[in-house]
Amino acid sequence: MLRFSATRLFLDKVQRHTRLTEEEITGFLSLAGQSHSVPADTDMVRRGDPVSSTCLVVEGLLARTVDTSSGHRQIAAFYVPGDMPDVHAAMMTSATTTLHAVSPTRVARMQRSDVDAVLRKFPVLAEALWRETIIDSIIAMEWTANIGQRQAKARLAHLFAEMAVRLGAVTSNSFEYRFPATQENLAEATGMTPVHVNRTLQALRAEGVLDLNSGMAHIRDWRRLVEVAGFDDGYLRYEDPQRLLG
Amino acid sequence: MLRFSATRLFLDKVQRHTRLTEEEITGFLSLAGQSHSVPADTDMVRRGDPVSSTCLVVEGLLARTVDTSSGHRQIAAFYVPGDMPDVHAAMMTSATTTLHAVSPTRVARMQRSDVDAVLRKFPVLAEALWRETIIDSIIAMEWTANIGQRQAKARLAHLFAEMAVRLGAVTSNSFEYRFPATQENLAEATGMTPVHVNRTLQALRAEGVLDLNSGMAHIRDWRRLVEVAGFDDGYLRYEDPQRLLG
DNA sequence: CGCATATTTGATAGATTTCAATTTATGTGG
DNA sequence: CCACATAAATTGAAATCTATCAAATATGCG
Repeated sequence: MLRFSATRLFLDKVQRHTRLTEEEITGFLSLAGQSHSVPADTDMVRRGDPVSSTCLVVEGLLARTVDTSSGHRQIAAFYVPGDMPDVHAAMMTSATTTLHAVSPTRVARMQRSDVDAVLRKFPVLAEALWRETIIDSIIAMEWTANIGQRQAKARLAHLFAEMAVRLGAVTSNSFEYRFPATQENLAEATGMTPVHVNRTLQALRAEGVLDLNSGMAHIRDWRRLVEVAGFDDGYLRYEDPQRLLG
Repeated sequence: MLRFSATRLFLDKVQRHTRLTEEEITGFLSLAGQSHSVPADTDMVRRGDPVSSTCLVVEGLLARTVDTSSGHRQIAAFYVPGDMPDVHAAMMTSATTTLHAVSPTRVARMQRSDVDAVLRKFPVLAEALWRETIIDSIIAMEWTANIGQRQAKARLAHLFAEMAVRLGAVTSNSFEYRFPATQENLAEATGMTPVHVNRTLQALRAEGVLDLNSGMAHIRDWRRLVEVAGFDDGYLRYEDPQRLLG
């Protein structure tokens, strides 16, 4: 049933940008197969690997990583329950980037052959997944801006703000959400040093903005967080369900 | 005829990942309308604007920009002749990000209503454009890694290497290509200061790696450039034309 | 020729990294 | 439930890289 609720999360998100019929929803629900667990700190797929399935995150935290020839690693995206981390796989035969399990993670696999069949039958589902990749890419560009233009404190703050919104955790000015990333992971995601992440996090905690502890992000003052981050959630909001193909 | 050759460039690129029939190619060719010129240093579309058309770059240089609340601007992608800078517009009703003409640019517009009709008629074209957005997003993630992990010299070098490959300009160890960006633009694209771009460019020139002059990038030593940049063109290569839908 | 834009330079301040060590958590087997 | 092993978080001091500010040259264009 956890697998089911993750699928529901995904469909709710999708329906913010794409209008679906009951039939299409049922078609999509038929795809999510057995849920499968991936140990922490392992690559689920590596760039270049042939892929014959895609998946949906049920629990845990995945990261899309890009390795640099000098041995450094950049996290280019995080994926949380209800995300399809690898919609690319629906259209590409080999993995475009590496997917890494940051914490113990459960994913529901979807066979590409099944996906193809459903997309052929319901072209609007293809349209929906296409929009998901577009949104994923907009988020990636926002990350580029975050890393390129903001300095340490704002950069970290922005990441926490984005995750809060994507998880639908923003309920009041003070709240918390599960975010099982280590400070080293945050460093890889923000292009900072673990040491500097540590110090910056301490500053944010001292200022009563936020706090990260044993996998839990505690947002102590959302308004201040938004301000420190220079955060504008516009790039995450889609409230106009379309239907162009099919 | 220039408009035509840009469309050809695009189709050649597309056919590296998606197999198209003559009929589909003809269908796509019918889309590119009147070519239209955009003055240098103007926003062609701004984030949030309603969009009813997409376009193909015929000549010049476009940038996708993300503005930060503190007034800074990040260039998240460059688009050159033969690119569709805004495939997003085929699926989204309002502009997902701002498109800015870096130099005087000519684009061929394509009406969304026409695009929709052609995509409905030839689903494989939708598949092709979908792949284009995927590749765009992979490039964006590579930029994230570039900005997050590399230091100034490698960062600039990587940008020049990418543009060289995307333009198909790499013919031997020494070559040149048109790249009408100012040092300030490079700064916005790499998350550096214009002053630091200037100094880094001087270093690259002094080392006989490359040189940028009046809109021309002169690559003096490609092998060294690749080495300095830590450049691996894997994320730009697609040599296995697919056809899954339609 | 002369304005406007782009590039270049110098000197200084500041942010972030680096390196190495220490402390604190976390998990596991006995 | 403690003891140990391992991973994660924390600290300090110094080295680097990059930003900042302000001014001087170039360069292109009408």
